[in-house]
Amino acid sequence: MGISGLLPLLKSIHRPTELKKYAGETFGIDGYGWLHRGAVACAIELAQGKPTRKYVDFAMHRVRMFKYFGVTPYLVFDGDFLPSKAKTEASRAKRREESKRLGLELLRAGKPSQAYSELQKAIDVTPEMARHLIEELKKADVPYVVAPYEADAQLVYLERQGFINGIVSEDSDLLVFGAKRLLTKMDQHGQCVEINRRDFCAVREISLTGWTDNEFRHMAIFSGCDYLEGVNNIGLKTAYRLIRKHKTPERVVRMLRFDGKHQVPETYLDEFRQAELTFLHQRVFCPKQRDIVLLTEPEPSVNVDDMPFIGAPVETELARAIAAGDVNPITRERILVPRSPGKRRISQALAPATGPPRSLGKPISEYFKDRSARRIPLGEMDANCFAVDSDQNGSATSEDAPRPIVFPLPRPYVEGAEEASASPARPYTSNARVLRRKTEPVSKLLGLDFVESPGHRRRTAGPVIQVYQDPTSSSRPPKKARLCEESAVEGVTSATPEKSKFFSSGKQKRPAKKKADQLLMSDDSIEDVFRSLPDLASCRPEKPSKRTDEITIFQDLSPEKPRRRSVVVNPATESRSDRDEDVVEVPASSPSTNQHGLNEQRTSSDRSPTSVTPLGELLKTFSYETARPRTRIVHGLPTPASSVAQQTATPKSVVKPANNTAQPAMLTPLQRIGARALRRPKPKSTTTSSMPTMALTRNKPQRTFESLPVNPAFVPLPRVDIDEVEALNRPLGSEDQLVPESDGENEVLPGDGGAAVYSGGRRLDLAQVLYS
DNA sequence: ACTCAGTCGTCAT
DNA sequence: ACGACTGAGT
Repeated sequence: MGISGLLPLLKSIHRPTELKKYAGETFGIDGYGWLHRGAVACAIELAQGKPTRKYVDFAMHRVRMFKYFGVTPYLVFDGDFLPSKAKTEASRAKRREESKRLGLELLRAGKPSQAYSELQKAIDVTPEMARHLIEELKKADVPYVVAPYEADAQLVYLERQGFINGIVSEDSDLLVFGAKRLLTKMDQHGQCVEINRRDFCAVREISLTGWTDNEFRHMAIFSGCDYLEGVNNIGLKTAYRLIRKHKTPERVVRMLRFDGKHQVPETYLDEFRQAELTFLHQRVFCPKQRDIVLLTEPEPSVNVDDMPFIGAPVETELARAIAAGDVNPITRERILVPRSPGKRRISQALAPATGPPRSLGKPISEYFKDRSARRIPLGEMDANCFAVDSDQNGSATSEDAPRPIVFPLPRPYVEGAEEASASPARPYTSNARVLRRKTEPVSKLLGLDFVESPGHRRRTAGPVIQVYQDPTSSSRPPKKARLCEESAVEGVTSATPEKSKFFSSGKQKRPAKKKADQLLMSDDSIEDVFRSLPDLASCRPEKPSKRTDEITIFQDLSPEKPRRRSVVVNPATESRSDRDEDVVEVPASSPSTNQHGLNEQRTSSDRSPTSVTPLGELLKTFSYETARPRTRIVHGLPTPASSVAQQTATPKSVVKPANNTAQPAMLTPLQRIGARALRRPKPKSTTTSSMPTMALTRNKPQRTFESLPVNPAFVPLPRVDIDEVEALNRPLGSEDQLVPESDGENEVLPGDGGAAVYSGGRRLDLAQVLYS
């Protein structure tokens, strides 16, 4: 479920785009989402327990699409349920059971269509199904990983560490976890919408300018999230106002209780904290370290043992086996793969259901031997490695020699497998799992006896797979099925409308802007604004101040600068979004490398880079001001991610410059606007003072930046809202036009309607062209 | 204004 | 089921 209403709330920063534009990059994908979609296609078979694997075909089709566009998919599968979600999952499992029963009855009654619709609700994607897909992924050399717990946290970790450049998902929770680049509403043709964290400051519905990840997260949790039900009648907007006004969750709750209204459970604050910690520190698997780590390292003062809700630790060897897809992350039983997953699987599937697993394939140990030799750990591979297509999408190329390639795996367990302690461990059903949390020795996990898993876990579906003993079945949540929606799909035409919407809103937004202003003013935010102003100014030169008008209106320090920045980076490469990131992202994300990179950039580019620097400063400032050191710090430190983008970008550019032709400096239109807004000193009411400040700030940033624990995620600069708002609103129409140079060039049709069109409009055009 | 509950269209076969 | 969208309710 994510955060209901969050995506619509961010609608103003939805950038229509297409997969093609991300050629050369690696995107993390929610594997269960794809599997679920594919499973819908064979809901009846799955419900009947027939051995179908259409869901694999469906997912592989998408994998091929990504490769076709030059984008490397990195599939991430969900692992075990967090203790906090066990209940939810149990109820879902129950519902699925019910739907399945009903669906089968309808089927028997000769009402296929109704049965189908009912059975769709009964779809349960199992680890075994994931395993089938994984077999194909291995063949196609597609990177993947099974998270110890939630894929969302795993995806964000991978993005932060640079294993992936962005995430493809429909889940708004990713933004709460701290995702920087999210592609949603991906359709079959690769059309999608990009939501970039950096654009947050441009959100029209509410002013997130200057908001840190912490505040954003608090807002999301208050409105209700997967880990905690929301309060009374508090939705996102209300939560936004509350946070803006009272700053801390504690004060918000105090206020809520103070004036009756919503009643807040006694335990609410504790639960709130737990939810927050879950978003922050959930366990994930690091492909590089090949071990379990926390999404964000907590401060030393925090005791991980006091946070059972983030999931129990997982022993290294077990974690590796789970990550490779060899062990069911829930039951922790080894998943046996029959044999060639190829297309012929059907036949085999049928037969073997009962048969002894061994007959199907080699002993597991065999597999291990092979693989260990040939496989390279994902973490160590270069993202580009995958770029090459598997060529055989057919996937099933060598069926005869089905040896599954597995990721680097230690084979310890295999040998070590003793008798499994099956009895004790297994009994977790949904609820039980909580108990299981304690890590068990690996040896136990590996049960020797093969049992088939007819479906237990999710009996619903499943093709039969042999698994080592598995007494109990736990059911897994239907992971979000989201992945591809069709919204924009229709092709150009349909897309156009959206876009138009987007823009129109922008243009028309004026009224909105007013609103925004009011909001801003109302709060104490003003103070912040003042402080932040300077920074902002320095930060953004990026946009060239094109419009004469604008210029008059706003003073740009370095008007033209913006572009050059891109040059510095590398124009060619930047074409896509990367460059944007590069410029802006600077912040903390990348750990080691980043800092260096940052410094360099600054020196070299100077002001243009400034944009970067400033951010850092801003962040710092921000953190100080805002205070609540604790959380903030936490975030800041850990976030490494962005660096990747930068790094990758450069190389890429080199490699294939031509590809994107040119998008010179490419900030997203939104970003440009935002930047510009920031930059401008606002004469208006508040900020006369701002101007001066700005100057000051510039210098500071650098040094501070490094030392500070910046909060990476939110790069948005804090800024004066008013200006920003205005800029955003007003300009949209005109501004975009302004941007023109870069856009026009980059984007497809300069001449064409494009000129008049906003950036968004252009995009659409592009899309059309491409597709057509 | 905002939240929330209900409807619709999607998805695939 | 899922989100998007609508309309009712405060």
